Amino acid sequence: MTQVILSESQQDYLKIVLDLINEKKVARIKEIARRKGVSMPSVTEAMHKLSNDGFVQYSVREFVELTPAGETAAHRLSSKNMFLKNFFIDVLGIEESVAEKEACEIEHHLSMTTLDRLILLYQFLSECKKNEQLTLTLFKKCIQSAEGVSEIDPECKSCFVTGNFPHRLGQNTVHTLLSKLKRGQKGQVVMLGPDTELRRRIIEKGLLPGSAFLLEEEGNADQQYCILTDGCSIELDSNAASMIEVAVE
Amino acid sequence: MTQVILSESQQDYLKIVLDLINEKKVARIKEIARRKGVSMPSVTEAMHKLSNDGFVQYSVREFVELTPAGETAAHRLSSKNMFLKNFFIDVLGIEESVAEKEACEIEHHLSMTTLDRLILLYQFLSECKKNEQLTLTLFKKCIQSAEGVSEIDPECKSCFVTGNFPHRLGQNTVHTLLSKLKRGQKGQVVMLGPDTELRRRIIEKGLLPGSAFLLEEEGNADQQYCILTDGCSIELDSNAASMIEVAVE
DNA sequence: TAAATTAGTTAGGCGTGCCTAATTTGTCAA
DNA sequence: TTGACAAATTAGGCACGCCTAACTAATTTA
Repeated sequence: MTQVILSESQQDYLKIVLDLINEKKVARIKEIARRKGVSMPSVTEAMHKLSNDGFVQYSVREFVELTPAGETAAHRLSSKNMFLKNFFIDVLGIEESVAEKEACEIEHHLSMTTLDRLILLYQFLSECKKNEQLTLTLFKKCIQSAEGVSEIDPECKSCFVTGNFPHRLGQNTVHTLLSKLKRGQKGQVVMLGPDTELRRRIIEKGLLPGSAFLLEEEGNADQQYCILTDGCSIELDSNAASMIEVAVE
Repeated sequence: MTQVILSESQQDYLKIVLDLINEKKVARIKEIARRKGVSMPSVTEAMHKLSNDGFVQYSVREFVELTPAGETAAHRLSSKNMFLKNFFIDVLGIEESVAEKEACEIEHHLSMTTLDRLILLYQFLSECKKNEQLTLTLFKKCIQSAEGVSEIDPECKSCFVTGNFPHRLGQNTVHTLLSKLKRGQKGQVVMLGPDTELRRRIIEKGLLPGSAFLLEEEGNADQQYCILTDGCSIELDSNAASMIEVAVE
């Protein structure tokens, strides 16, 4: 048999079947439908296809079982999912239910290489002795400062506007704040400041670390800053502008 | 007009149109088709739809242009893509062409929250003063050791099998190697060792940090270890088994 | 044991996103 | 000014993944 490629939906079915078998010993059409949020006929149809392709064992009106091939595929997906979820929770500090959902959407698209590197990063952040196991703890604090959960550490606050970010302009660049630029200057975003709400508003507009831009219009307390990036005009107020570290040549 | 949700494919079209306009001033059907890897009729059809939904301005046989809504959507996607690509390259050390491809597949599925946290992580790893800017450099070295590019640092090597990983078993756990367990013992994978080839073989089997398992069969130089995880039997040779750190109660 | 309930199936349909083949439009060169 | 060619379109079709409505099979339960 030639290599059959499973669609995302099919992979989801396999994962659900595996989960059900592990949890309840058997996988029923109805329960699969419920978990996947589809109608029963959709499940029947999908099971027939998966059965044809050799991933499940299924005859009409019987329980669904996984073939070895199906088990392998399901398990692979499942463990990817679990790891990603843990990464989101342990490293990125994302809330469990959100992490679960995100992991599920992304798992299909992660290559081996990237997964492997994420695992390395996870292990590194949690363990590296040379780093004195500070890293993850520090990063957690950094998130908390940023979220305003704990008092913002003054050191953390300033940390967003200093340093030597690996941006991609020429060598002879100066780092400054967007709010300090003059009309017509070009630059590249290096960092976004710690205020989460403000930062997310900026991110939402598509201005991220690495974005190249041109300052079209200086602003001030009353006037919006207007910048052109990637063929797109963006307006920012001065609070936002003074929270964006940029590199200019 | 009610909130129109763009499909992945439609988002890709918008991004391509934006890129083309930025690069070549105009977006032609033919070039869009080439970049997206689809036929011209598919593009025509898609442009009509996007035009109906108000994201592009398009009349038959004319250049494609973006409406403000289209520009916003395209730009958002584009900047997400750029950031992800940078993250993959700068942090995970993934090769540019691969990073590009991966970023493109994942960008559609990243929520604001996760994107924001990844940006924080990126900034943190690159900048945090408290961490003495060591982190990213150290991680890069860790990757290189793991890949066998440079000599494996003995300290890095041992770092994979020590420490206090945030696994999810009870409190009273002991860390050891999978190869040291007896048949019937249960545990949870904590870390995978530094040898990249071996590690990837393990990952491929779906055994990742966090996986809970039961040792079904002890192995040795001649005999495979056989472990059950997530309802799935996995065989490992003793090299692999002695590269897996586990937590047991 | 017959009626009622529930699980599962079949049949038919729909939107999306793609395709090929055939046709139309526009442009440039002989 | 008229072919020749390239670009774009129209027409018709296909696979996928989902749906509802109507039916059948199996199991309760009165």
